[in-house]
Amino acid sequence: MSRSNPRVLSTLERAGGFASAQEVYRLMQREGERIGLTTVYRSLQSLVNDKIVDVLRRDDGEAIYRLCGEAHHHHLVCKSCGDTVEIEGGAIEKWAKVMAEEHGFREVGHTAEIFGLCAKC
Amino acid sequence: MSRSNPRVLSTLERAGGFASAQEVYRLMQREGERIGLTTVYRSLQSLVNDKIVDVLRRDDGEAIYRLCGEAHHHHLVCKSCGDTVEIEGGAIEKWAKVMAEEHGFREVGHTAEIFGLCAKC
DNA sequence: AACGGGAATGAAAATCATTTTCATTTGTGG
DNA sequence: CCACAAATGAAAATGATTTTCATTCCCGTT
Repeated sequence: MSRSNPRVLSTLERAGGFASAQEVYRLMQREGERIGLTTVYRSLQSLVNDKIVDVLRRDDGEAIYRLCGEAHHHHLVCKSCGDTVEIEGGAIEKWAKVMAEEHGFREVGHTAEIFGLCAKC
Repeated sequence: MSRSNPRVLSTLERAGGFASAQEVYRLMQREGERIGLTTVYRSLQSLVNDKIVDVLRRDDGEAIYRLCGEAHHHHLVCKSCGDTVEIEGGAIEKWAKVMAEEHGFREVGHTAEIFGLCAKC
């Protein structure tokens, strides 16, 4: 079993704590790192195993990774121009926790995105 | 744009309301239906557009479809066994509306899912 | 019944993320 | 310096999903 390449983790951190394997890879390429896609995948898997990062799924099925415990935020996305605003989601955290408890769920995480038309569009 | 093939919906119902496109296809084949995989995908997509079925993701990223009971709800999904509970999201509706207004967004929609380990797992 | 046009169909090819294979490189202890 | 295990990555394999495109089906009109 391979161990995680530290540069992958540091790139994920720099990405704002939310990126797919492909995105991490592209980011590293753009920054001149010499690394293979395979290693990126392996490192992310290993980080997930070690519970250092969480894995979620985008609507299109692509896996996205983010640092565990990192203060996470949500997104307000314009469906026309793609402009994105990071928003705070205290209400969601509470809602998720309550709902989970109510149904006996443990180790809960959540996703939440709002989309619409921004002021410009 | 194509409309849904009714046999796809009836097969999904018979499947217990929880199946991937591939599974629906295999099921129909096994039952002697003459249908193409493409049509299964197209029908399911169309059913999702019409909000007649919901689409979720398995841990491996495969999309699973099932009949949608109510109007608008959210999901509490077990990441181990895939068990799903439909939950009410009044708090989310309000949150989404407030956040959108705050940033000048119009025509907003949202997605929100909670995932964790259910009581059994 | 023959015709025409648009919708529906599906086989095959294309796409895309992810995994596997396998040969090569690297690092470390002896 | 050597041997050997771990790490790496290019390329091929996999598997779901989408696209392409030629064919078939349906339906109203002549």
